[in-house]
Amino acid sequence: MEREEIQFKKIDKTSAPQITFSKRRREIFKKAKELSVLCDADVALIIFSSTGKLFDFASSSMKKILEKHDLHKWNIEKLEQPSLDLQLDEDRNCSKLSTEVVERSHQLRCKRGEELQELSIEELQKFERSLEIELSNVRKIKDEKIMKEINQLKHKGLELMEENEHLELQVEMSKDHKTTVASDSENIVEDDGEEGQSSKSVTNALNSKDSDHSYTSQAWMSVL
Amino acid sequence: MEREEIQFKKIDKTSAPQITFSKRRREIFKKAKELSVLCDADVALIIFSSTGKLFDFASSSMKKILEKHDLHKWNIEKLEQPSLDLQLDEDRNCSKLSTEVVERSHQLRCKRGEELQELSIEELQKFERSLEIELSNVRKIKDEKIMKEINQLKHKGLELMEENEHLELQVEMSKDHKTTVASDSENIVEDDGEEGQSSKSVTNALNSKDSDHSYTSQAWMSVL
DNA sequence: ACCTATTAATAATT
DNA sequence: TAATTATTAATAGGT
Repeated sequence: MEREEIQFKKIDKTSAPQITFSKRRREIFKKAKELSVLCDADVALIIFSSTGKLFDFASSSMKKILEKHDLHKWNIEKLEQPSLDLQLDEDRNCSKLSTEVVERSHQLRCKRGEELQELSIEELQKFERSLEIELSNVRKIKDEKIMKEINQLKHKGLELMEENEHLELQVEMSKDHKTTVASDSENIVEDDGEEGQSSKSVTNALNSKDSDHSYTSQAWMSVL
Repeated sequence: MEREEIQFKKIDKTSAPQITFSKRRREIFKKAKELSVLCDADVALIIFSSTGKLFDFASSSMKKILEKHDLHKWNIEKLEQPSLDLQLDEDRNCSKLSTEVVERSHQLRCKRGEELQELSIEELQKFERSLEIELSNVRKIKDEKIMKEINQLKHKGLELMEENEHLELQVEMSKDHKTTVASDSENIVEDDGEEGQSSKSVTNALNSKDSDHSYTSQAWMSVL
């Protein structure tokens, strides 16, 4: 950039490119260090030469910085995603993000899969074992969640049944005593109002669950 | 670094530190871009300001560069490792490195495990399924390796048996014809020399395998 | 944001 | 690989 405003292209092969590279490389590393010290910034710099040689610098721990970077990028994706599908409800969005989590780790595993052929039989056995453990862990968490949901449904089902009994009673009562005293009917109406509200929310909760979880409705059927 | 060789410490709070930071930041990004274009280098630069704001640049794909960096570092570890435990033989070293591969991916999985509780039941089911697939993949590769090793052992076993028969014959012959003609004994010695070498290498291969692979010796026993 | 005096960075050359 | 140099870029501090 100095002495001659180099012609916008990669340096000429005749004029020792690797010298320019090492000089510039040294300088940029110096700058990176200066920036990190002077401005208390966390800096990571990774350079691969055209020949594939690696040079890197990290003001603190490279691993930490890269993890932090990953996290930031991940969060940015998370924040930008919703704006792209505004038409979808929160539940769907949330589910989509979770899918991303799964797919992301799946990619990690695929990448690792290439290493699989390199492993010895013992290592494969260890790996198999740890996968079994992880699998059982996933299943455990899944089962817990399913049981929790089933219990919630059971509970709400019972609430609904009580509600129905109550309502049926009231219907019968209102049929039998169409001309009862005002104080009695007032009390009944008050009760009805309170319970009616809770039954409404319960019903909504059930609908939203059922539409999304087919297995849930099966569990629901078998339970009730 | 110019105008005043700043006093070796982080910039004074009184003199607008963020201005210096943004100026320097811009310049270092410029330098990074220049380096990547001029010298055809692959450059990644990550900067976190003291306030935690992220700035980054990558001459190609950040993901790719970071992966390449990981790989390089990983290889360097691989190359530097042996110097630390010279007393161990190659096989053990190799096994240790493979263990690292497995443990590394295990860490990835553990980190991901924290996310597990956040997943919906559907996501957990997907995850379970992909783990099952991976597990079966690992088992398949393991089984292939085991079968391969067993076949090799079988083959080498047969070679050894032939070798033994051959040697026994020769022993009997040398016992029976202690005073035979020179030409005959020369031919026999030549044969012995060639075969003896191969039998030696075969034996070594077997020993090294057996010491490390307990299951292998079991397979070996059942096969022969 | 801009200006400027000063110093650092750089390409070419030796 | 290292040193020199003419030139330009980068920079801190002030406006």
